[in-house]
Order: sequence, then C-alpha cells, then structure tokens
Amino acid sequence: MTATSSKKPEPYHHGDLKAAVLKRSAEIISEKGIEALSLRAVARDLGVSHGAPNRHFKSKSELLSALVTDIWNKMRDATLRSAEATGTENPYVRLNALGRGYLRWALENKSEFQAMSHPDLRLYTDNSVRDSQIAFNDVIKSAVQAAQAAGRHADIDPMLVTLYTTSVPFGAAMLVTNALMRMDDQVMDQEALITGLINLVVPV
Amino acid sequence: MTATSSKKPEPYHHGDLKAAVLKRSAEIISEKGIEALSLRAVARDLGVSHGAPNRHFKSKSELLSALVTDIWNKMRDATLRSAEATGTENPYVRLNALGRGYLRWALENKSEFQAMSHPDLRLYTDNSVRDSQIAFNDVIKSAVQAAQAAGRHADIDPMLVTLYTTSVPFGAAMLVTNALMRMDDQVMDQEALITGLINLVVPV
DNA sequence: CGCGGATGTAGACACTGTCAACACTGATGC
DNA sequence: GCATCAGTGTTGACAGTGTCTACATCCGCG
Repeated sequence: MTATSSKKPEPYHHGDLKAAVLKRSAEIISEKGIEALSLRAVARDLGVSHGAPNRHFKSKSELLSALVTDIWNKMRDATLRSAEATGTENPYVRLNALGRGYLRWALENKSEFQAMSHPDLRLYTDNSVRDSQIAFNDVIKSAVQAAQAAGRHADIDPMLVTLYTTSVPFGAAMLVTNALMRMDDQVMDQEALITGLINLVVPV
Repeated sequence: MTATSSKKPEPYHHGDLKAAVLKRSAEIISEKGIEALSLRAVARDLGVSHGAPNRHFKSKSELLSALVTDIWNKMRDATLRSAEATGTENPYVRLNALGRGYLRWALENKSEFQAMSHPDLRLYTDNSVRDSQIAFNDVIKSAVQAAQAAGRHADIDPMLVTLYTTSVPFGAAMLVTNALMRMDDQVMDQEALITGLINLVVPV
C-alpha cells in the first residue's frame, strides 16, 4: 500500500519495517509455530539485513512480547464476541458462551495459542503482555461473578471459581493441542466436544 | 561410587556418562528451567568435551525425550501414591485425591511440569514419551470410569468426562505456574487452593 | 540548504547443535 | 598373552542464532 511501488525494487529504507516484521513474524508463528521464529529469518524474508529488526525490537523477547500481546487481545475479542452473539443477559448462558468461544478460538488458532505460553516469555515479562492478560482475565472474572450472583457456586471464593472456570477451556485446549492427552481415535466432532465439555463446567 | 577415585582425577572414560548427563540435566531443569538446558553446558559441568554427550544422545531432542519420559513417570507415581494414601475404595474419594495429588505435584515441581510441554518436544515424539503419557492417562481414565460407574456424570461420554476432569488440575497448574492468570495478592494458602479447586470438580 | 536523528548495513563475537576425523581404552577372541 | 575392534571421549569444523558496534544512507526539520 506504499506509494513507492513503481520502479525501484529495493529502496534503502523499508518504509514501515516494524509493522512488516510483526506481520511476517505472525505469519511464521501461524504457519510453522513459534519455535521456528528467528530474527534473522524474518530479516531475510523481508529482504533486509540481519541487524535491521534490532532497530525496532531491542531483543527477540521484545518482539515476542509484542506478538503475544496482540494474540491475547485477539483471543479476548473472539471470546467476547462469542458471548455477545448470544444476545442475552442470562449470566449462565453468557458464561457458557464465553467458555465455548475461548476453547473454539484456541483449537482453531493452535499455533497462536501455544505461543502464549512459550518459555522465553517467562524471562521477559513485558508490561504490555501483563496488561493484555489482565484485560482478558477481567472479562472472564466479571462473567464468573455475574453467574455467582445468580447462584452458581455462590458461596465459594470468587478467585477459586474463576480459576476453576478458566482451567477447563484452557487446560483442555493445552491438552488437545499439545497431544498431552490421548483420545481414542478422535471420534468426536470438534463442536460436540466443545459444547459437551463446557456444559460440564457451566450447565445451562 | 566408582573404584577409580584414589589418585587420577580425570580418567579418559567417564564411567557412566549417560547417567551423569541425565542427572545433571535434571538438576538444570529443576534449578533454572528447561530453557537453560544446553548440551555443551552439561558437558562443561561434567568436565567432559562438548561432543561427548552425543555418543549417548543423538540429538538434544533425544535427551529431552528421555528426561520428559522420566518426569511423566514421576508425576504418575506421585499422583498414584496420593490416591493410595486414602486407604479407601470409594471412587469419589480416590478421584478427588488423584486430582489433588496431580495439582500438588505440579505446583511443587514447577520446572519439571513446565518441561513436559516444551515446544521442542513437539518436533520429536519419542515412543517412550508417548508410552509414559498413556500410562499416566490410563491412571486417570480408570479412576474417572470408576466414579462414573458410581454415578458421577454417568450418562456422559467417558472421554469427555476424562478430559474435563484432567483439564482442571492441569489447566490450573499451567495458569498458576506460567502466571497466565493473575490472582489478587495470592492470599490463599496453597493447600486450601488445591482442596477448594478439586472439590469443585470432584465433590466428596 | 545543511544538518542531525532515525533507519539500514556489515562485520564481529559468543553461543548453540551437529557432524566427521582422530585418540584412547577395555573387553573379546585367538 | 596379545592383537583387534567396537565403544567412548576429543578436537576441530560448520552453519545457525541473538546481540553489539562502527559505519552508511536517507528523511524531515531548522
């Protein structure tokens, strides 16, 4: 979408390298998984010298943080949309939809979901990552508390109920995408699995 | 424990390098996390040349697989012990204890638990890793089915119930150890958290 | 028009995993 | 008893990585 696309193929300055690095990195994560991401490979793909990305990201961890922040936000949007789509205020129905939207997004965006818990992020906890995590958790927490107000586990510590409610879609997604849990012959349809599983945590 | 411990400090052959590599690697994982593990560092720590470990592990993935197989087995033992300790045949009590043992082990062996889902393992699915996973899952699966026979979610697909039951301790452990879920001020005692959480999945 | 900061380049360094060629050692077969 | 040879450890090389520094180029602002 830049104006300099007529003749010269390789101008000295890229134009918007930072955005290009983010874009290409997201593609690599989506296609080959986060373990295939390398700064030098991204630079090569963009036809730029190996040191160029460092002008925009001081370290690989900084790039990772930016990418993962974005992923958290996307997951939050998708999850929230799923609840909005019910068009109801019933806290049980909303929480159930939230859980299904969460799990569905994770299963359909396997690589991105796995990236969020990549070991390298443990070394570099960026504030932006932290903020997007908190924003996501707040969505779930308030839905859980609305359900508690309506009677679901009303007398139990809200933090505990939130952890429990989050653990199911999160844990199931991790177990399935990492193949840590062997399911016999994978007979079940994905949407049936999602619905069946979430109904166990949040009956409607 | 070797006999050659009197004078010469550095014999040409180590004696049991394979075991030593496994031992030192496990220590590194436990102390600094799996992302700090490198073949060359292990070799240095053992006072051996950088290529020596390759005689026993063709690749780093092969070493990782051996380590993770061991971890799965340890986790299974700890989990099983927790159920045995109840000294009862009541399937609800046993399943509850299994869940608590699982979660407690994961929280107390954070580094090992995190290692089990390290990205590099996705590239190299060793049969030994697979077998130890299956052995672990079988423990849970049979306990879940015993509880189903006693009435817990009796009419629901056993695979779904197993996934649900596993997801809670697994997901909670992941969320807590990876700090993916922010809990306000961590006020709760660990054992209270474990008991409270598992009681939500498997009431006794 | 000129200058300075932002952006990209080129080279170096330390580190990694992996491989091949060589060295040592101890057990086996004669 | 001794030669042989497979197993084990060493050494050096290679390609790849992230990161740093010195240098080159360009764009926008005065």
